[in-house]
Amino acid sequence: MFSNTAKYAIKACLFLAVNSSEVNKLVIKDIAEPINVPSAYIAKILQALSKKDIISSTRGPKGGFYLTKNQFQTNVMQIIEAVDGEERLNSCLLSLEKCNSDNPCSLHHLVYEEKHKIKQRLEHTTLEDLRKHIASGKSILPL
Amino acid sequence: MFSNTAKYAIKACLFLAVNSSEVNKLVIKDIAEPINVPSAYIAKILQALSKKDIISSTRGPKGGFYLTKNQFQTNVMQIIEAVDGEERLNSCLLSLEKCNSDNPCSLHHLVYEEKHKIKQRLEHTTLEDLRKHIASGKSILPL
DNA sequence: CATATTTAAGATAAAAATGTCTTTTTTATT
DNA sequence: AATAAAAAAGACATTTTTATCTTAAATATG
Repeated sequence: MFSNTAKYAIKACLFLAVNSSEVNKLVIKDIAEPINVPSAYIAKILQALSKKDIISSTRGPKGGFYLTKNQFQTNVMQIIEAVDGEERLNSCLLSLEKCNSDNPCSLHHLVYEEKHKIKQRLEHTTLEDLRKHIASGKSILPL
Repeated sequence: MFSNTAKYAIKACLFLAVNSSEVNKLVIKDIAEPINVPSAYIAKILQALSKKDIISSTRGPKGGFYLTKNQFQTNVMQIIEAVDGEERLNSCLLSLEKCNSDNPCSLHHLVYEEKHKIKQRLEHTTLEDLRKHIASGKSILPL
C-alpha cells in the first residue's frame, strides 16, 4: 500500500500538527523519540518534506520544524505522494500496465471500489482534521 | 499492501488455474514467460507454494506444476499469506502495535471498513472463481 | 564577531527484497 | 541400468529500502 517511509512521514506531520506551531518549533530529537523513528532517518524525511513545502523548518538556535497555517491544510495523500511518488498507490494489484475498468486485471473488481474510497478519504483528510480528531479524543496520538 | 512476490504468486496460480490440470502440467519456463516474471525467481516462489500445498508439482520428465481439484478452491488471501505472512496485510497503517476500533490510530477510521471489505473479498474469491471470471470474459488474463 | 545550536547535504552502511546460478534429487523413458 | 528432463535446494548477486554518520551552512545570542 505505502512504504514505511510514508508511515513515518505521516506520523511526523501529525506530531507536528498536534505539538508545534510557528512559535513553537520542534527539534528533530523531540520528534523522533515520541513517534518512535530513528532520528537520523526521520531527519532525512523531514528534510524532503520541507523541500516540498509540506512542513517548514528554520536552522540555528531556536530553530526546528513546524507547520504554517497553510500547511495544516495539507491532506494525507499529499504527504504519501511526497515521499512515495504517485505510482505506488495507483499501481495495479497485478502490475498490469493498463489496468482499468474497461481492461480489468483479474483482481480489479475485488478492490477497485474500496481502494478508490480510501484514496478519496486520504485526499479529503487534512492534518487539521486529524488534529481535531485527536483533540476530541476520537483517535489516539501515541505513535 | 502486499509484496511483489505476492503479486507474482497470484499471477502464477491464476495462470495454472486457467492453463493446467493434473494431466496437463506446466514447466517453469511455460509459466514464467507468459506471466512475465523471471523464471528463476518464479521457480522459487512456486517451490514455496508447493511446500505449503497451495499448488502441486512432480519432478522428472512429464513433470511440472499444476493444481489439484482441491487446490482450485484456494482463495486469494491464502496465496498472499503463504508468501507474505499474516502480518503484512493486517498491520496498522501507522504501525501501532495494537490498533483496533477501541484503540484506533489516527488513520484507522479512514481505511478500516474498506480494508476489511477487501480482505473479505480476497478470502471469498477462489482460483476457480477467477478462472470462471476470465473464461466468461469479465476480466482478462494477460499478466 | 565568536560560539553554540540547529537543519541541510552528502557519503556510507546495513538489511530486506528481488533476482540468478549451480548442484542435487526425483522420475519417466529407452 | 543409463539417460534426460524436470523440480528442489542452496549459494550467491543485485537492487531497493531503511538507517547512520560526518561535514557544511545558517542563524540566534552573548
